[in-house]
Amino acid sequence: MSNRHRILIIEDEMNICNFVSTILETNEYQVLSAQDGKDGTTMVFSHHPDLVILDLGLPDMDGNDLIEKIRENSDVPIIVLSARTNEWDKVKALDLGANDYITKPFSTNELLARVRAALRNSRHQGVGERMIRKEFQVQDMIISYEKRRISIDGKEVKLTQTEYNIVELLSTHAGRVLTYSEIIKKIWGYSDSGSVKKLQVNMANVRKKFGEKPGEYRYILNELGVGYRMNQEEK
Amino acid sequence: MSNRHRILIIEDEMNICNFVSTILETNEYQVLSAQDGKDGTTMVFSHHPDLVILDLGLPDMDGNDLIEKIRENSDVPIIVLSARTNEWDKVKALDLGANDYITKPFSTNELLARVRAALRNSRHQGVGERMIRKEFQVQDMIISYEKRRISIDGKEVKLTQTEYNIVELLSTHAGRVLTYSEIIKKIWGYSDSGSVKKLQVNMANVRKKFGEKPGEYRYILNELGVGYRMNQEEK
DNA sequence: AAGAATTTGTAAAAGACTTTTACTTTCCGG
DNA sequence: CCGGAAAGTAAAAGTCTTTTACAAATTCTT
Repeated sequence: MSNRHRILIIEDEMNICNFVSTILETNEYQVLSAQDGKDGTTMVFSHHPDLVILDLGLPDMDGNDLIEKIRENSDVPIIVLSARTNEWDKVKALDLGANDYITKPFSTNELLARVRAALRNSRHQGVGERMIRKEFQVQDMIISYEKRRISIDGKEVKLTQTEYNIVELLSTHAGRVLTYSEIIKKIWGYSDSGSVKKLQVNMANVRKKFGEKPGEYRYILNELGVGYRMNQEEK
Repeated sequence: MSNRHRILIIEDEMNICNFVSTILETNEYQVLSAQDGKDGTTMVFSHHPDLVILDLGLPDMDGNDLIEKIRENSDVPIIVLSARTNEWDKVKALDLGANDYITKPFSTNELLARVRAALRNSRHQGVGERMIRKEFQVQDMIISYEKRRISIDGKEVKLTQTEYNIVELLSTHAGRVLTYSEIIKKIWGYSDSGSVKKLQVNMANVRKKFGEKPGEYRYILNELGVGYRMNQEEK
């Protein structure tokens, strides 16, 4: 099967690299790997993978510099692997152009879910002819982009313009986290850190209208210190 | 001078036709004329004038049918001449695609102002490459389309989004009247007659912010029963 | 594991904008 | 000049946005 997705892993620790490779190969992905940043960059451009999984803690190069280097010439989706618990690193990687991140240690399901999300999103945002879907669906929620309406279990949920805009934005990147500053920039057109509060209040209002009780959010999930993510699991 | 504007007058009453012709020729326009609707339509397509001045009360054809016929194949600006005091006719003509109207009797200055406005607007909306201006200026008011800001006498006037949208819309068609339904459709996306009230209230608020006193409106003028017009006279 | 610090959640107040209402003023034909 | 229709406008009512103040959850520290 030659139309399998090609995934490049840039990771110096061999046991993690092997772990990831095994999972991906078992799931019909074609896997390439590089052990340092220099080789990794070269392979991105010589092998044009469909997805890059990148460890931020490489010995020879700073992970963020590597992302910038790749982004200068490629839109390939990048998932960042981060051992560090420090949120700031994740946020920076995402704002530099990474598409998602996974914190070590991670589960098989988590890895596969992220990979699927990254590949799906990149298909829908092909350069030039951006594929536009009419609807988004997760669990019992349906978003009609044409009507700008959202229904849960067939019953319409009445959102304000701002609320709808936020939910639509997250849904068009379902499965991947969007940083606070990304969201704020797209919703309000500028980005000051004070706006995070507005976003959180809107989030709370949306969740209440979605009929969700505190502690059991099914649609929009928070990533501490980073941002929000629209769930795409059917569960 | 061959780049003079060519204006076609479709008018059955010879004294009006001659009156208009004389005024226009004196002002360096090239004038063509037709005495009935049939000839008029033919000439629109055979002589491709830059502007059509059309009497609504022709003997052989209903004026509105004539507008529709012209609009099927041409975007030439049309100024309607109407003896009738009935506003409904003007509104219908405008909604069918006429660009402006003049009520008989009219003054030389009024005719020339309308002609200039119609020709100017059509230049800025050339098919395909719509020419976009960065600023609009009339008297001491300046609208910056990039900044979405309006200043009068150098002092910024703070408008709400809706208010700004209305003023911008009128300014991009300065000198010509826009019907209530045209404005409402563009501002609120739908058109129900009840919205005229909302528009009027917004108008009142804008005018107050512009520092205009009742009865001396310099920027936005009302046309009874028809709509609003952004003034373009420097006076 | 308990407590401190940070981050997120949320109710409610405050503020801004929109829409409706009710009334006044202006316009225009007779 | 009068009367009806249309436009103007102040203010009330309603909705949405933003801020505030505090509660709850999460993570870090010890």
